[in-house]
Formats: sequence, C-alpha cells, structure tokens
Amino acid sequence: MNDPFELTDPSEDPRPTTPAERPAVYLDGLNESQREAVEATEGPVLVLAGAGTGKTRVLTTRLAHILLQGRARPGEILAVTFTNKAAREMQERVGHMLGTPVEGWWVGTFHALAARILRRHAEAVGLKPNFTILDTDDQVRLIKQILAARDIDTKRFPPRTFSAVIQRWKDRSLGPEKVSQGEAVEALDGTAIDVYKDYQSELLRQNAADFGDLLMLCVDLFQSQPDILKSYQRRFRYVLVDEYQDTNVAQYLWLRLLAQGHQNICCVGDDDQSIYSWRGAEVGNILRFEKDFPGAKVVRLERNYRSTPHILGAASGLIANNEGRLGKTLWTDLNEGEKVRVHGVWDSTEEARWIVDDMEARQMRGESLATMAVLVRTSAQTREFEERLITLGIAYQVIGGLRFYERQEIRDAVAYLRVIAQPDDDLAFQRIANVPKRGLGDASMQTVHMHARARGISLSLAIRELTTTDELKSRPKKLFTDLLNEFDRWRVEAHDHSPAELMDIVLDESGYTEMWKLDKSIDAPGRIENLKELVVGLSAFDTLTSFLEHISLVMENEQNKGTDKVTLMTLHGAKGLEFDTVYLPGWEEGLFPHQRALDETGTNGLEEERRLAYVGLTRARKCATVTFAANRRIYGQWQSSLPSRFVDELPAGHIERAGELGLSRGGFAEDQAVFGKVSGKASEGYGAGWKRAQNRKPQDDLVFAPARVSSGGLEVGQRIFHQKFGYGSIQGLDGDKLDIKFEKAGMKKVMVSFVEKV
DNA sequence: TGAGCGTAGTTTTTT
DNA sequence: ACTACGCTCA
Repeated sequence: MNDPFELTDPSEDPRPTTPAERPAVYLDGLNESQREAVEATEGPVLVLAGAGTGKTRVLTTRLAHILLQGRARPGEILAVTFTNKAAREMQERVGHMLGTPVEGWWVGTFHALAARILRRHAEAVGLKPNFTILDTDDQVRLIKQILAARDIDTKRFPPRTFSAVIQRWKDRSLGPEKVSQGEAVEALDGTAIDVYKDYQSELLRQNAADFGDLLMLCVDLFQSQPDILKSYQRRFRYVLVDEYQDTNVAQYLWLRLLAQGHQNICCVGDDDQSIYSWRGAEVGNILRFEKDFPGAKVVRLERNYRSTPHILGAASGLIANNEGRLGKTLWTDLNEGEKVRVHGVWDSTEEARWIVDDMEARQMRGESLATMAVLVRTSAQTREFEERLITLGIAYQVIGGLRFYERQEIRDAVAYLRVIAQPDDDLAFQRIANVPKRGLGDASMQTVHMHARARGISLSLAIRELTTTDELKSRPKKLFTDLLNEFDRWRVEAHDHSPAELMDIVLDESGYTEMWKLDKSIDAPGRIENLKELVVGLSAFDTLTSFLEHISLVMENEQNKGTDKVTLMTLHGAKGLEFDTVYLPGWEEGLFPHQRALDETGTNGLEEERRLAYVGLTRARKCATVTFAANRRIYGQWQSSLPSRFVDELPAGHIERAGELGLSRGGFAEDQAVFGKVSGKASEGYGAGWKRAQNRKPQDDLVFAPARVSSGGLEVGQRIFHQKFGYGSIQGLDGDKLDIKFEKAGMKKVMVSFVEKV
C-alpha cells in the first residue's frame, strides 16, 4: 500500500507534459454550471452541489484542469476530504482522467494532512515528530485515569462526557487557555476545564495527540509561526475542499489560514446535506462563505442526474420545510418514473417482512440485489431486517459496526508496536503490560503509576527507577524488568526486520498468540485469524512509523465486494452513495425525527433530522419507499407510534400509498377498535398531536392509536411511567408532548406515546 | 483473580 | 430487552 503522502519538493515535480493549448476535451459533457465551477480557478469559489448533481465529476475535472493548464504542479495543490474513501476516489479519478497517476500532490483527509504538517514542525508545539495519535478509546482511558487522580465522581459525570466536552472545545480550536471563563465555569460544574488541562499536559508528556489536536495544534502552529504558515501558503497555490458543510471551526480556521494569501480556494458542499453538527460541524461555515471570502463566486449545481422527478419532488418538498437554507432548485431531465411509495404497517416485524418480500420480488424480476438498500435511522433497526433476510436466504451486508483495528486483539497487538516505537506511550504500555497475564496485577501497577506521576515521567522510566528501590516487591520488580528487557530486545530486532516480521516475533515471544490458542471461548479462533490478517496487512509497510500512522488515520473497513448483496446501513452512512431502489423504514415520531435530536437541540435538531430524511430520499435513483410502523419495540418495550411528521411533509403529488395496504388491514382492525374508544375522549386533552393525526386526510387509514395511553385520562396531575426517566407526574399538556416532573430526572418534555399511566 | 450481581444506558460516526 | 460496566465477595 502506498503512503499517500509520499512527497517530493515542488521544485522536483515535473511540469505537466500536456501543453496548455491542447483542446480541453475533458470539459466536454459538463453542463454550464459544472463548467463554470471547473474553469473558475482563480479566487474563492463556493460550489453548492445538490444531491446527484455531479459534484465528484466537477471536483476531479477541476483538479485535472488546473494541472493540464499548467497553472500548478501537483505539489502545489491541496485537496481536502473528510474520509479516506473520498480521498482515494479523488486520487484515482484524477489519475484516470489524466491517464497517469498524480504523484506528489497533497490529497487526503483534514486529519492526515494536518498530521503530516504537524510532524514536520512537532517541536514547535511541544511534541516530537514520532508522536502517537490516540483514538477515541485511548482518550477515554486517559480521561478515566485523570478523573481517578482528581477524585471526580464518575457516576455523576462519566468519562465519556468529559471526552465529549473536550472534543467540542478542540473542534472550535479552543485550547484550555482559550476556553472562555463563562464556559469553563459552566461545563460539568467547572471540572471539565481542569480535566482538560491535565489531559493536555498528559498528552504532551506521553508524546501523543488526539484527533482534535491534529487540527487544533496545526492552527496554533500557523498562528504562532508566521514563517511556517507563509511557506505553506506559498506552497499550496490551489486549495480544494470537499463536503464543506461538514467542516468544524478548527478545520475552517485551518483552511482560512492556508488560503489567506492567494485566496484560490474552492469549497464544494451542500447545506441541505449537513448532518454532522453533533460532531462539531458548523453549517455556518458554508452559509458564511461569501462574507469570509469577499468577492467569492458562488456556483450552484442544480441539475440532478440521479433521481426521477417524483423522487426529486418529494425530497425537495420535504427539505423546503427547513429555514435558513442557501436554497437550490434541483431539476432533472429524466423520465417521470414511479412515485415515492409510502406504506404503513402494524409493527416493525411486518415492516421488515414487507420490505424484504418486496426486495425478493424485485430479485425475481431480475434486479440485482446490489442495487437495493435499506437505510435506517438507528443501527439497531437493522436487526429485524437481518433476521428476515436470513430467513429468506437473501445475501446482505451491514455497513458500519466494529472495524478491524477496533477489535481487542488488534488493539493489543498494535499496542506492543506502539511501545516499541515510542517507549513513552503509557496508554499502550498499560494495555499490554499484563496481557497475557504476567503476574503484574493492579497493586504493582499502582506503585509504578504513583512513582511515575510523582516524578512526572513515563511508566517505563518509572520502572527503571524503581529497580533500585524497595518500593516494589521483588517478584513484580523482576517481572517488570524482564518485560522492559523484552521491549529493548524487540527494539533492536526492529532494526533488521520488517514490521510484519517484527509483529510475528512479538506475538510469538510475548505469548500473546499462545494466550488465544489456550482460550476456549468460541471467538478465540477468529481472533487468531485476525492477528494473522494483521501480519499480512503489515507486510505492505516498510517502517513501523508509517504503519502506525496508517492504522490510526487511514485504516478502514474492508468490505468484501463481488457477490450480489443487499445493503443495510444508517442514513448517515449512506451519504454520498446511490442505489436504484431505496427503502426508508421507521418514519415514526420519536424514531425519525429522533426524540433525542428534538430534546437536545430543538428546532436545529429537527432540521438536521429533516436533512437526514432528504439525504435518504435523494440516494434513490428509481424507486424510494418510506414505511412506518404503528408499534415498535423501544428499549425492550412495545410502544405505539405515530407516523413521522416528515411523512406529512412529502408533497401529495409525488407520493402514493403502496397497493398492499390491504395486507395490513387485518392488523389494523384490532387497532381501529382502540382508536374508536380513544377518539371519543380526545377532547379531554390529548393535544394537537392527536388532532394532527386525526385530521390527516390523505392518510387517515394510516393513523394509529397509541395503545399505551388508549385508556384515556391523561391530565395534569396524572402519575405516569416513562421508560427512560422513570416515574413522574404530568404538569402540563403541549401538543403531542407532555411536560412531566420526574421524580429523579426533573422536568422533561416527552412524547405522549412514550408514557404509561400508572 | 475471577465469577456473580446490580445498575445505568441504549442516535447518528470519522479521523 | 440487552448490554456493558463496576463493584463485591469468595
């Protein structure tokens, strides 16, 4: 595998051999606005690329155009993406367009590019060039230790909460000293800022950086060292950014600093597809572009090449309910096609059955399974689909879930390599010090820990110092010394062995593989397989350092393609993909839009959920099907649910109720009786949600009564039970929501359908 | 050190 | 309903 960042100095880059005068055949076939986006090479450009409007084509053609015109050498171009997949695709497609692989240009993810810059100037921010990059798991483990040292109650504030707060600060490029007084006092009772300070100094001590640091420290570097910044500004004559709507403040600052001089920055994005605010993305970055870069050219790509008019119409009608959009009008030349099907079912089991049966019918008609996808709001929803698919013997793949390097055995093995590469890597050392069991239990680790902390040194160093004192008992002292000697030996071995060979040696000599061989549990053989796979993967690397960089920043899920399979994944995972046939199950209030999005971020949350629905619909080329169930199991309990408000927002002219409704009527009959009983009492204060449901003319027969509360009598003072918040009493009625004072959780606004009378 | 038990949490995910 | 965790006790 190539290191994507193998870089030659720009002066060594060969000039493109193609003369600029050559007729630009690669521009043929672009529509007018696409061409405009490609040809506007100078100055700031914002390309608002609606779903399916040929964004990737524009990006790659623009890059090729800059190179072919001789405006820049490859090394003078910076192309930034969010995912490795996107970076790889860009690399491949530009190479393909030019007929030769492009080498020496800076294409990659924000994090990989920032890491690369940071390694060159590590000393300027207090790191060494071989610093370790910590992942989420490492972060949390480190925070746990800090909380323990500070005696903070992890019951009240779990480590993850601190991790999240710190990450959000880093997303905004706020180091501990830059967090405002007000925020510092407020966050987690003022403890977060102290933990943040400890966390940062501990990272420096361990010569490590987390994902957020890569951007934040790079911004710090640029701001504190104008000369360094200038050198990069001069180097990168053209800057290109994909998925701009997903950038956070740190990334925005990073880009702005780099593009400040020449202002040749082209950002491509779609505000309607911004679905990552929960991990720090700021839609504001895209909405503000013209202010940040005065004189910016804005190009709208509105011609859609993917979906039929009905699908496009449904999606556009839906997204029109959002406010504060930059606004685009998607259109297409394609034939009308089918309307978006909307289908109500009794419960989630029936939903899975109905959808999978529909897929099977298509397969019988000769449609390939690979053209079909089920896009869910939450990953738990895939389970019932899997069960049904297994029953019918239909091949499927679930995208998402645990990744290769997130598995325990892989992380352990990598931890050995990390300690070899960097003796100060305490997190890695702790992970494997007693794995396999060496008799180094908590007690002796504690002693080492205390000494290390007191002296402000790494665990390895602490052990070395302790070998001359009596603080450790003689047995653990010897065991620790043996372990350190092993590592010293492996470090020597590392000189004349490839990383793969070294891994082999270490796994063998440490007894790690042996440990799993002796393990009787069912997943042990699989783990040994994974370790073998790791060694194979390692053989592509020449140096330990390049491998470690790869595993923390570039490594991804291997998805065995080839066989014809249906795809199951979350809506988030589907961004950027397309399928002929798309199924969108679970369009119910509380699930989609998700209750937590509504509770935690209100209107903004709702709008983001709506964008998610928009993303889902626009994945479909030919056929989109929305379904919702009257009953669904949530946290193990059956709850009744109302169709999502998004169902109402789909323009009537573009949808059709699926013909098979009759199938589910049997199921409804029972419900209708309940419904009748309830509706008589509706006037007693069921609220607008109920009325909304009952007034819904076109879909009257798709409306369900929440069985839970159907015995009526929801009024102020009523005692209720909520699955998540426990017991409480109703304080007020507000539409389909209730204001409830919970005994433990305090005041909350919750959905009618989620409470039970007690 | 490890099994057994009780409690809390259960949206989305990249790097 | 299910899981993952942290704690207790043998």
